[in-house]
Amino acid sequence: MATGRTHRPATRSRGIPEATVARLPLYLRALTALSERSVPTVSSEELAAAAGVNSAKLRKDFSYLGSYGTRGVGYDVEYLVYQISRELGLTQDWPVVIVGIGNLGAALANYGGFASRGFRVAALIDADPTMAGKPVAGIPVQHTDELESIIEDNGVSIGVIATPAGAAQQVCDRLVAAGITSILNFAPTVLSVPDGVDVRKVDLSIELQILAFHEQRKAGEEAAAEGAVPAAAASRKQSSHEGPDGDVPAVMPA
Amino acid sequence: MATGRTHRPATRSRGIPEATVARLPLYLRALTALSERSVPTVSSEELAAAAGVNSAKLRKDFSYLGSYGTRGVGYDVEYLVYQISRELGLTQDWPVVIVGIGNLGAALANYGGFASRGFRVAALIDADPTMAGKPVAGIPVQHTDELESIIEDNGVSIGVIATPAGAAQQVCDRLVAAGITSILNFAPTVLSVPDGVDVRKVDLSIELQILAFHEQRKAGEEAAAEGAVPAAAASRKQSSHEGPDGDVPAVMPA
DNA sequence: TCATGTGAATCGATTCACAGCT
DNA sequence: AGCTGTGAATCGATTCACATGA
Repeated sequence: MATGRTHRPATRSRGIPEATVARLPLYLRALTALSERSVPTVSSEELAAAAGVNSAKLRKDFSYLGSYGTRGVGYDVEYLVYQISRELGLTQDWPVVIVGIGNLGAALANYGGFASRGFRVAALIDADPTMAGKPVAGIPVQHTDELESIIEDNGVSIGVIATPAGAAQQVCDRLVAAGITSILNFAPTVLSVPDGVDVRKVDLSIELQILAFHEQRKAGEEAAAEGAVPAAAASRKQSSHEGPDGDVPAVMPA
Repeated sequence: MATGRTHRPATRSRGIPEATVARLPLYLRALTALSERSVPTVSSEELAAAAGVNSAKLRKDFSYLGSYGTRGVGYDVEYLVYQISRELGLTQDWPVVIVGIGNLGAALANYGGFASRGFRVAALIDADPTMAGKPVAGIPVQHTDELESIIEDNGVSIGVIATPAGAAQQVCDRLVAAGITSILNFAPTVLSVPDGVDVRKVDLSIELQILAFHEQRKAGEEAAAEGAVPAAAASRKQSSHEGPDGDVPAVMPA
């Protein structure tokens, strides 16, 4: 990721590994569910199962936060909810702006789990002047011209980009210039940002392509496992399309 | 391997690291852009910059696919587009079903970059009977009852879950039972699936929480860096809310 | 001469396995 | 007796640095 990995004084005692940080929200979600069912304590084994990881990893992850468990017993659910929330910075609330109120932007604005956990949609911004004032998810859309003042006035530090690819870098530059230091990018573009600005991307198309890779590999293995039977290789999977080589590259390798 | 491929030492397909697979779509996107501008060749340095990675990593990644470059020159753009497309399984088309046509599901159905690269929305499925027949993105929504027959009839192997969290596992189970072996999950739930089924998740809330973690850390460091100046620590960032400890856990550690 | 391709070194994350505490 | 917390071992991914070949 384009995380500004520059001059960090290193050896910060708050040296929580990135992989661990990425799992904390998962633990938090599982713990919140337990909390709602008034479960008082949970073992690493149970919680790990609920979060979909293995227990050794979970214990190691928690060990970076401190010793919050009780040997022989497990973890106190409420206490852990609080500690993880605090570690993630969810005990304060984070105003967020969404830029690009098309289908996706509107869906994000309507997404409930948003506001629930420390995040608040401070503004919706779109370049289309005919959208200005129109409410989406109960929030009036504002024009891009207002971007800088909105961010300044609301002390926004997290921005969500849901524009078309072509506009993303430009929007990103304006967000950064206006003081945004964390960006969640839904546009299929590589954003370049100065050091100190974090970017995370969510890319449907990339996810599908990764799935397709594995899917293809499964199909190949299945065919290979079919062994002696040469024809009738397809059980159910692909039905359309001819062979995988309908089309040959124009240029051959050197 | 079913591919009637020409040369190629083969047996390599097995060894592509997951981290490399996850970057191939990124390279492909950058290469496609170059291809559209009729750029004939590109160096690892240039392509890496376009994809937002460093060149050593890119070369290593490509080395898993084979030796597709020319020393002293670089990579042939068209040829590489083809090789990566084939490696990712994008030379065939993949029918996809989207289950859960709410705001998000509809946005996904409308997402263009979908169809462009080897994926085709074969069906939209929703549990709400009043939606049945209503077209979204030009495709009529079908009722969940039809799920199994849709998947079977269209040879679908990739499913997208965009339902509320509560319905996700149930939908997942039905998809898997019907023959789906790859799932892209947008619901904030840990799905459990049998071996052989791939799940990837996209979770807005998790991404925001990860950003909040880093954002909080930046704010802390900034305050620390402010050093001697004790008050007036905030430059512009947070403006609302008091300190991070407004609220204390009900339960103390053991 | 130049950029690829790749062993070797490094770094980070996961897993193992058990000591230490309740 | 049982579960956490953590060193040590392992595994995978990244980076380095240079030999290789166009």
